Amino acid sequence: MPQHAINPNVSVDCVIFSFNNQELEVLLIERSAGNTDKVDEIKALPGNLIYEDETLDCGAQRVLTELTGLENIFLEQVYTFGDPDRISKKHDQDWLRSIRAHPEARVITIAYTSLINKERFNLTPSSFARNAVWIKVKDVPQLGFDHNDILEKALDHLKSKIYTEPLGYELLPDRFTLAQLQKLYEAILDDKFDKRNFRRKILRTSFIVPLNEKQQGVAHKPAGLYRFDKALFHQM
Amino acid sequence: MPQHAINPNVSVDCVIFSFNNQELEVLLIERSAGNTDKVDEIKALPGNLIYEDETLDCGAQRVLTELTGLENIFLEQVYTFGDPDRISKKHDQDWLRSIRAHPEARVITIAYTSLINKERFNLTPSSFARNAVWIKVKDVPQLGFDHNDILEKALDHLKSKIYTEPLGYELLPDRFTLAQLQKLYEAILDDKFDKRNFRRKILRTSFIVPLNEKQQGVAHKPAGLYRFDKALFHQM
DNA sequence: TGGCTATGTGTAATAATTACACTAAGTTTG
DNA sequence: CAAACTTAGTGTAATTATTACACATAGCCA
Repeated sequence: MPQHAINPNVSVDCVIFSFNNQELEVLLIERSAGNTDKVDEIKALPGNLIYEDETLDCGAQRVLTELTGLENIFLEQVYTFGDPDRISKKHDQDWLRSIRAHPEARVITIAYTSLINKERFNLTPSSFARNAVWIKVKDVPQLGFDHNDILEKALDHLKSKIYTEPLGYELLPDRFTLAQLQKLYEAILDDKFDKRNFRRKILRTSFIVPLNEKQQGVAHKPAGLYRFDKALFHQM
Repeated sequence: MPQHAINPNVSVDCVIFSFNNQELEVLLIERSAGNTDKVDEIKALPGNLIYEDETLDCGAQRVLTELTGLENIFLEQVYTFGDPDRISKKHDQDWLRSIRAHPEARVITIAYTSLINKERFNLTPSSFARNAVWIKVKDVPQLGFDHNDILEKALDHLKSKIYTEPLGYELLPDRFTLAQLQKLYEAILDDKFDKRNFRRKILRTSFIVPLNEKQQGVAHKPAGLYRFDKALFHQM
């Protein structure tokens, strides 16, 4: 493997969302630093310093892959965090000393986000990620560094995007019911909608197209399945 | 003046918009590097490296003030640009060599933006800004570095913000006509609106309140003046 | 077969959007 | 000083979007 020069001042962090049919989840790693115990208990967003010769977008891809095994994820930039003290809390410093050449260097971080269907990907944590786990957004604990702020910002970003872009078709199976889609909107916007009005609105767009198939094996009237038609969407 | 350590890898650039009652303008500086001639011809956004011990927001404020004299401008982060080659074009390097300790260091930049009423501020360029000028957005020439991309992104940001926030009251005089406001919306969104519909929509919000005053000395029927009521706005 | 559960559907009232054309007020010009 | 010029200011009808609301239905299960 070739050796890359690391930029000591610039990192990327990835906020990857998924949906378990009820709630939004976010991908976190558990720090593994070798010997000490305490630092291991802290969860964080997958992130790391970039290389001198890669773009920010590529850095985000690479770091995400290295830490979690996720590959070819479409990542979008959200915001940049640069408080001079953002990595100087004691337990963060303790941990950084175990993995970085210049643990005290000031680091600004560029946050990236994506939405994926977790069923489609395997997590294979490595590098300093002892583990990679999906945690319900509502259950996210205190994270390392300023990662709770970063998550917050990514959530805001998600909320504002859902009004203009048909998000969430990456979060759902290829074939989904309108109830699933509604649950997803409700989870992202943290709100409730009227079923009839929601369906009318979705179907009016006409790039959510009905398949001639129904759910199977559910203990109630089976719902019709729909799919997202990308071609139709891009025509508009 | 105290000496500050400079972070060689992180800069900020400011995209400051103003409005001349017809068109959007953006604030650019002309590079001044002392001796050579060629490099002086290039315009750029005001921007520079940050200090190790300041936040990004503060850095943006400081750099803007140092280069243009603008003070206490509310700056908002837009996007971060980090292509490894973004500052390596020949004429950019020539100029950087004249002002930086490490002209070849990789620099990522965080773009900030703001809207101001240029009548309310004086430009007093200094540091390496030989001059600071308002240029119509439509007339912006080829800029240094990737500053045309940055301007583009800031414009997109502006367009998307105008739908949710009552932008542009900072761009207008305290007392303005609805025609001025409409022109501003048209300039930002690069579109035309129907006068009656526009007025109805604006007045429906009810935080644009009529003053009992009219324009004076215009060669046509004078328009009524309005003001933006911040208190009323924040109630919603 | 009766109960359970989530699906799927319609309508009326209200609000928002669009398209469209003429009179009015003040200044300038001849 | 009258006519011409320029921009301000106004209303309506047609269309579309939003909101609020209740009941019959399909398939499973006990």
